[in-house]
Amino acid sequence: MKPRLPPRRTRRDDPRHTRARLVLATAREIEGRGYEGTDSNRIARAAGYSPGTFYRHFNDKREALLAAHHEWVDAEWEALDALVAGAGPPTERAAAIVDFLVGHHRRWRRLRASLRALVATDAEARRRHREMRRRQLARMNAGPAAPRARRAAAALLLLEVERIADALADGELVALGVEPRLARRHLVDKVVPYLG
Amino acid sequence: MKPRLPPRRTRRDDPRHTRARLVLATAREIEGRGYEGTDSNRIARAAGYSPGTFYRHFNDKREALLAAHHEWVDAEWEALDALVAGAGPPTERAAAIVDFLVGHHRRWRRLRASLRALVATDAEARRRHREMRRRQLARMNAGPAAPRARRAAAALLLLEVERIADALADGELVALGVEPRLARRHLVDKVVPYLG
Amino acid sequence: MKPRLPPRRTRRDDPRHTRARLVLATAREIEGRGYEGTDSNRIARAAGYSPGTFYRHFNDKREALLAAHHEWVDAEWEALDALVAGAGPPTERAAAIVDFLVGHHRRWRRLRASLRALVATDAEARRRHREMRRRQLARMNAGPAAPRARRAAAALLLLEVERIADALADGELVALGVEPRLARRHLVDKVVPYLG
Amino acid sequence: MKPRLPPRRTRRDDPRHTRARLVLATAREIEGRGYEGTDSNRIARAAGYSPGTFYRHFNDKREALLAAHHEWVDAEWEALDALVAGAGPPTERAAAIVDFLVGHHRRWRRLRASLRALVATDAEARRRHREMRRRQLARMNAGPAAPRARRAAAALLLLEVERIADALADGELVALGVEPRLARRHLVDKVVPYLG
DNA sequence: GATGAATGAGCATTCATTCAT
DNA sequence: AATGAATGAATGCTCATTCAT
Repeated sequence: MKPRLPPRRTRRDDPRHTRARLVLATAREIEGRGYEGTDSNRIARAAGYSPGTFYRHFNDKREALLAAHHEWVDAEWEALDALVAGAGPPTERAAAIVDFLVGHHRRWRRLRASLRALVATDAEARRRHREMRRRQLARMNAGPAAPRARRAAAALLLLEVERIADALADGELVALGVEPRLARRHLVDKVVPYLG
Repeated sequence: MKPRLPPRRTRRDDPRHTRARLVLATAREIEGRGYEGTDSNRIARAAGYSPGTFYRHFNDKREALLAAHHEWVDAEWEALDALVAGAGPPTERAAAIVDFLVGHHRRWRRLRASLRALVATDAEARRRHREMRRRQLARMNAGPAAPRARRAAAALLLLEVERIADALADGELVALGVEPRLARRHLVDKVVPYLG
Repeated sequence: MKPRLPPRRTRRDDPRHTRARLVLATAREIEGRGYEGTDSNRIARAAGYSPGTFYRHFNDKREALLAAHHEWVDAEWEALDALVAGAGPPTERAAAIVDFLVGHHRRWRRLRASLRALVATDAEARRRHREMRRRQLARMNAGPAAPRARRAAAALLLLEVERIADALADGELVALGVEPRLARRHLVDKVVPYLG
Repeated sequence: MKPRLPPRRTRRDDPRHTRARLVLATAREIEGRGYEGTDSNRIARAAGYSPGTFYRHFNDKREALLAAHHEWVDAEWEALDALVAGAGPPTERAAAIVDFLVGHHRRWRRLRASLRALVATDAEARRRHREMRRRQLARMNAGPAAPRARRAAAALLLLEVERIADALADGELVALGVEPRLARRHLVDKVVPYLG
């Protein structure tokens, strides 16, 4: 999900490059026009390919969204790992984490919303989404097996922080008269204990 | 220009009944098949009308979703008001509120997901959604003008509780190994202070 | 989102052939049933294609009518050029021209009427129609720049001849008790001077 | 077709008023949006009635167009009669006639175009249109039975003048670089002999 | 005579997907 | 691996027309 385009396509290209370009174009198109607002032909063209190529790399449009979201989550958690492991006092690291999260969610809010809508309707998408959640949780609970209650708390934290970050990213909170500063502090306060 | 068959049913009906039936059918159809999974003709038929009738009452499909969601929210908050004002100790009322919320969200999760996806893409839907949020918040802050911080806390609570209720309703938390009992208690603990 | 049946016929064809077939089918269908009397699906099928193919070649139905009319005019003026440049005394050539015109207008009167109705309502159609008129006039005034008065006379002649040819083609004049022979002679007399 | 609205409708109205209002509204709506661009409900509303009333006065939409056109022609020929019978030298009367014609055609060009398109497709419309033409011709040939050749000349004149008036009204001639002054003189020269 | 809610066949247009090249 | 013309089922929406009131 890095916004940098892969090097220009040459005649015979590495299929992995092709796929990477398609995934990136999928993310951008969906972010720009919504999942139902784009079509697979347009995505393929945006990536510099023809419609047929899209279906050589994905079985259907849904799979492309799933792949794009997958990459997005990977990028997010790689960045989070770095921030968690960074230097500095927990409060500062927590603030950095929160700011990164809100920014990342702001940049890709339509992609996220599309994914959630798909998850609500599509069983396979739900399955893969939950798998992804489990990986996130495992990351949060790294180290010796966490007790059940701590796992539950981590899951709840994950959902809450994500929700508030989305609301900040969307401008939903501002529209409700909540100062972003307050919401941000609220998030930081939730994150700090997890950096112990 | 071409002759049409005579309509089968031309009972002069109260338009408000018609609209109400269409709104209900919209909610049900979207819940059952998703917003992109149904079509306006199907909704009209499900309500007992013909396709044209749908468009006498809504300018487009989106407007029907908005109306259905609007009604859903109204129903929810009417129920909540009753539960908040009910008898019994706060903990019991909080538990009743949480149980109602989770049940209500479970019953209409696809409708909610469809609305959120629309809100993410459609400016008019976003406008109306925020208006609705403001009304919710006003309800939560009834009484003497609440200080800014309290208003912020109410907004954050609203989002968090809604998110966890959704996750419980979806089975998302169970899939993550979180016992519903724990999540429920978490919600109740959040709600109790607001019943003071 | 829903699986589709495999297409029956996916021969990689020269798009220009496809377009040419669609244009021809458009002209025929409109001639046979009127512009409002046909639909794009029917035109596509008549040309041997499926509905989607129509929209790969035209942005909308209107564009197809415009294209069909354009071709019709081109064919007419190519034939006229040949008749003008033909051998024989002017009177004979004028007669041939008139007979061709009346026949051509008779064969395509509904296409012409549809075009005129569109031109009356649609700005873009009007623009293209006038462009076409300018080309016709340029053809009539080939050679050294014609003086203003001669250009005006040519334009008026064009309109008059076309109108009478239409009226003959439609049977409008016969219905008014005018002998076709007289109308034909009238036209020939108008055309002869232009063959000098 | 006089642009003055009949007096405001009272509760129980003279059906002839109702019909007159509907006819006028039909003419205006078609002139404003084209025959295919309006619908009968809109016409009825524009006249101040409900959809059902429209069908109490016309069997179908086509009939309303026919009626509107009929009135338009009647108004035109009443005015022409007055101008023909007016005082002053023929040249002045001819000029007045031409100016009136062009103005009248300019004001109602879309109505005229719609009628022509209908006539091209619809047999009944064609029948009524020809009947109207016959009446026009009879008016032009009033007095002792005109010889065949004179009748033919009158018919051809009618068509030509009408066509040029339309072209002037549409701006078609200006778009072709023909000065309106020249076209006007051309028309006047054609009309003068008929005022003998 | 007037109303207007309801009708439903019809239509323009879309787009996920295929496959011969 | 890539192409891109073609597919065709699907769908949002229209509008001439009806008839119970």
